[in-house]
Amino acid sequence: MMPDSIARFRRFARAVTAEIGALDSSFLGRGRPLGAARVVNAIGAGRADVAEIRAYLGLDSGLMSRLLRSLEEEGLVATEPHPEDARRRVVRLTDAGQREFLAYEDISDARASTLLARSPRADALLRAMDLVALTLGRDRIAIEEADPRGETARACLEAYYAELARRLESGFDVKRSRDPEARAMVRPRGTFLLAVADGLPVGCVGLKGSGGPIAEVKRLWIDPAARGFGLARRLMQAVEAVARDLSVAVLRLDTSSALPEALALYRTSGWVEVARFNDDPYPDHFFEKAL
Amino acid sequence: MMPDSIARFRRFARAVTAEIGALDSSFLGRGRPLGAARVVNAIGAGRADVAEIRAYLGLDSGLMSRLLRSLEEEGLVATEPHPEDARRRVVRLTDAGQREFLAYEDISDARASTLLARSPRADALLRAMDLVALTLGRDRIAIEEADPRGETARACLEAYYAELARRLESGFDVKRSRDPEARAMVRPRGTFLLAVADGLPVGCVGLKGSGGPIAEVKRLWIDPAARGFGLARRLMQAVEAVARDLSVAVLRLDTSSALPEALALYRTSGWVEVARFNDDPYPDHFFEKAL
DNA sequence: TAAATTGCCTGACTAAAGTCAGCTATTATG
DNA sequence: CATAATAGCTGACTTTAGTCAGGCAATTTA
Repeated sequence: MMPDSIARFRRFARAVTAEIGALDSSFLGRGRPLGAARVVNAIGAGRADVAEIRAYLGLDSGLMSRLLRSLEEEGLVATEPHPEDARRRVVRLTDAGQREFLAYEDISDARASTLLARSPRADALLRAMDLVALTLGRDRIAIEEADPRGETARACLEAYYAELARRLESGFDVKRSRDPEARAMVRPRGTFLLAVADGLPVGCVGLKGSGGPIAEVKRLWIDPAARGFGLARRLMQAVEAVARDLSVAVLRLDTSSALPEALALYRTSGWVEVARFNDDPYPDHFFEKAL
Repeated sequence: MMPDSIARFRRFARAVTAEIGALDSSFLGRGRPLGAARVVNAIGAGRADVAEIRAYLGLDSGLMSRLLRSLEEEGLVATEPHPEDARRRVVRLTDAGQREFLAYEDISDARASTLLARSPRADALLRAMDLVALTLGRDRIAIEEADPRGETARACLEAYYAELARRLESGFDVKRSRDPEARAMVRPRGTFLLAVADGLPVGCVGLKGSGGPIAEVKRLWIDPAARGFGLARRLMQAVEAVARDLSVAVLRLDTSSALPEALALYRTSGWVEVARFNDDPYPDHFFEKAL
């Protein structure tokens, strides 16, 4: 490791602590101690189980309980027993609580946007932040099914097309390629999977089926900031699992020698190179895998 | 601004808060509250004035005083009156305090190196961290004089040469260029200035003098992660101030059209393009400025 | 040189965070 | 079905952080 890499890391930690500490204290100023504000935000972020919130915030059970009581007194949250296990409790925000949560969100958003506006190269800064955030949070990246026509999926596909255009010598035009009909990538014929980090998409893959025994893997893409974590392999494993679930017997895919990482991945995960099986102008390598 | 840029910023803040919060709490576990540990670290980092530490840590005067008393009782610090103003006090670490400080340093270093080791592309991660740290800490970048033969200066010069080699079509070989003798960049003949962010160099510029009325500006370089903050302009202003101080009447410099940012800077800050004044093979533009 | 200011200290206080033992209700287990 | 385990709650407590008024000694200013 470079001799000053630890110094550089620690400079980063210092710079960020100052800024992020301020970000934390911006949760104050609404007449509520930090602990209570953090609970409101955890619930607003979708955490409902008391134990889950406690684990997330690292709180003692007694302290947690007291914070919830004080938020209840304020009329911000309501708790009720868990429907399946009456020992556990679920918390939700009341309307007033929701408003308070949104006020906190506004504070955070405003802070973020001020800091970004100060940056001379906000795009480069964001890419750098993505890389840091994804590296630190790589274990929290989840794979989930999504509608390929949805907004999130379309953003991934746009990024995929843009990258192909950059990397293929001939450029890339979706219309000239065999653009899979979106319905072929929706159950029961196929699927579309997203890799999601903290609510933002960082990768995707499609399974284009016809209802028959052969299906095709399409649109494998990983955000540059999320490369190197084995995410492509995870997506491929997930898409193969769905294919098996849909009783697909043989998977196919086409790819290009302009994408050497993809070629290497297929070759080391059970895919066999076969003869060209379509007349799409872009691919020059074709693979098959029996399930 | 892109619609999801705020979401990306906040994902970064979340990821980093979790990690950095842990970094902070790693200051615990040595039987001492966080406040006291932070004071030990501030002193270990070279802060000696009580008021300075107080300002840095944002502490109330009463609290600060109490923290110092408790550290004195532990035998970690010793305070004495300031030699020039007996109202002020200076603090230093005792031997035991120094040991304790180093123990904290070891904890932080170990943490940094664990996180870096987990990263598949530590170099890219560090560059990203540099960019974030420098953007957040841009107001703390200081310009200071240094010996061009020192380790830090040499690291900057190496980076400068490497960048020239990348950007000049013909490549770059220091030996073929008029490598200024280091002594010509030391007072009283010249100077060498470093831009320093949190102890790490992020830019440099040299003033090569002969003792006569003409001196030359050389080796202007800015770390890619620190570009866009107007640092080059600050360095040039600083080097001009030193030149005036050394009674230089006319400044000269040569540069290359492969460095358009540099050309633009000189053209917008009072430099006048003149005819070639040396036979160095690399430069193709020559400037002069009367002081 | 008297008055104001500065830098740090002390005592008395509050708020917030965190700990711990014991309680109740519910669910799982032999 | 008795017992153990689990989830959350309550009361009593400690620690840490932070605030504020006043005090003292040194220094600056009028």
